Amino acid sequence: MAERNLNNRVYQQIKQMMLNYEIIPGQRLIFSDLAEKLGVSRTPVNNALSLLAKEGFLDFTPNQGYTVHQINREEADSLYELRLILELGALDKVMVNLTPEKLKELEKKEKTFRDAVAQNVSRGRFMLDEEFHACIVEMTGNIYMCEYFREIYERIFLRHRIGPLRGDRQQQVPDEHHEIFEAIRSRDVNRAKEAITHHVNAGKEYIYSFIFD
Amino acid sequence: MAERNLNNRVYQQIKQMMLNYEIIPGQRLIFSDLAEKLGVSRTPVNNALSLLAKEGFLDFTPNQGYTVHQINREEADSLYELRLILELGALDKVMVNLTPEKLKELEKKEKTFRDAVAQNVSRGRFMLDEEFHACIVEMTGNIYMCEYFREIYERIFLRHRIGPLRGDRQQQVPDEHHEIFEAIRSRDVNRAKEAITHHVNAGKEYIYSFIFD
DNA sequence: AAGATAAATATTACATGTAATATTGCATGC
DNA sequence: GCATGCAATATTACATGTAATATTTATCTT
Repeated sequence: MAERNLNNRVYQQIKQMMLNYEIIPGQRLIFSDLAEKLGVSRTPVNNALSLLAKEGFLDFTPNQGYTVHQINREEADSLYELRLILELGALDKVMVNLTPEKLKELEKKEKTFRDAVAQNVSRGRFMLDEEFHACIVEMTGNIYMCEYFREIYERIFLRHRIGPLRGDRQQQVPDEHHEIFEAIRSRDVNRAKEAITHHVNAGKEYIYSFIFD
Repeated sequence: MAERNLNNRVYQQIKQMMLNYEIIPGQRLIFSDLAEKLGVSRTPVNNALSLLAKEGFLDFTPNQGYTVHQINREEADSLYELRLILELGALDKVMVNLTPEKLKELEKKEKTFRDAVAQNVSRGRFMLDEEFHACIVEMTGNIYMCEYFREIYERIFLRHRIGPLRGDRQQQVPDEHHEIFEAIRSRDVNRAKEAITHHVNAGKEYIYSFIFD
């Protein structure tokens, strides 16, 4: 993706390292180490780090460099709140713009996610969940809304270890997705809003039980 | 603001140049020219440009550099839509978190803006309008929401020439602000949502009449 | 031994050189 | 006159050197 320039490549690589837990929250990032590891000079590394900091994935202190941002409960709450506002706000327009093609696409994403859960995928599942929800937001036709949604989603989830869904959630999450899909298909805004609110909050409680408690 | 490092200073300076119409939409930005003009090397300039591009103020094409982004109607629509979703979404929580101090602060911002309009301020008025609305969003206590709100607001308004308010709007805009303030003060969510929706849409129509028609 | 101070080291901050790439202008052929 | 190719120029992309700053380590004082 975007192999044309190193800035972008390095940016993606560092993000990938976060996904793979090669670099973890709290850890300090040293330009020269990263540059050497990635086989590039310090310039593109510095540039990529500065973008990642702007997006909130890294913390930056002048003359001290970058550390991987450690999320706390207050921040997670805020980001979840923001995510919900965007996703609910999107729904009104989604219903208006609904086409059979878009619906088909959403259905496909729902299925792909369900399969991943069945196969006990962990990190990949999170990516597919992002795709499912981003697909809903994308149905507004508002690409900026979708961009911001993705960024916020990743700010929440790129920060902690993802394991396979445990216990009841393994069944519940795909079911909740299906309920959201059905609500959208039947153009029932209130039902969809309720379904999404329930889904997001349930997911939040589930995650919090691992992260903060 | 943030004089500690050049990246940040240059970033602010370039934004300021956009505010002052020293650089205008469509214009290509040359590293070396900017570096010379600002009396720094190309490194911090490049870095600042890359951040501004990430925020959507500039367009970037690899090996061709940066141009000042030119907003079109579709994009403006999307950003306005997004802005409204955030601001309306914020209101529910604003009502819960309302304190006399916060209210006092909002009242003050309302007044400051009104005075600026009376004095026919143009660009400064836009900054004060941002402060008024950001103040509302800030009342949620969700700093991330506020950050995103400001970014989106600026993406809309940093892009076109701002003149003094003309005709009826000179009276209307402060009045609409007051109506919003009153609705919040009386904790009437629906009234506040209606007032903000009306205000944002009226402002949008007003702006569009200069920009796109 | 604890704290302060200073030297040594590590790291970032910025500038600049050079290679890669794109753009422009000019000449040439049709 | 118009298109095409090539040279000249401009500009970005990346690497690297050096200065400024922070951090660590060692030394000294009490």
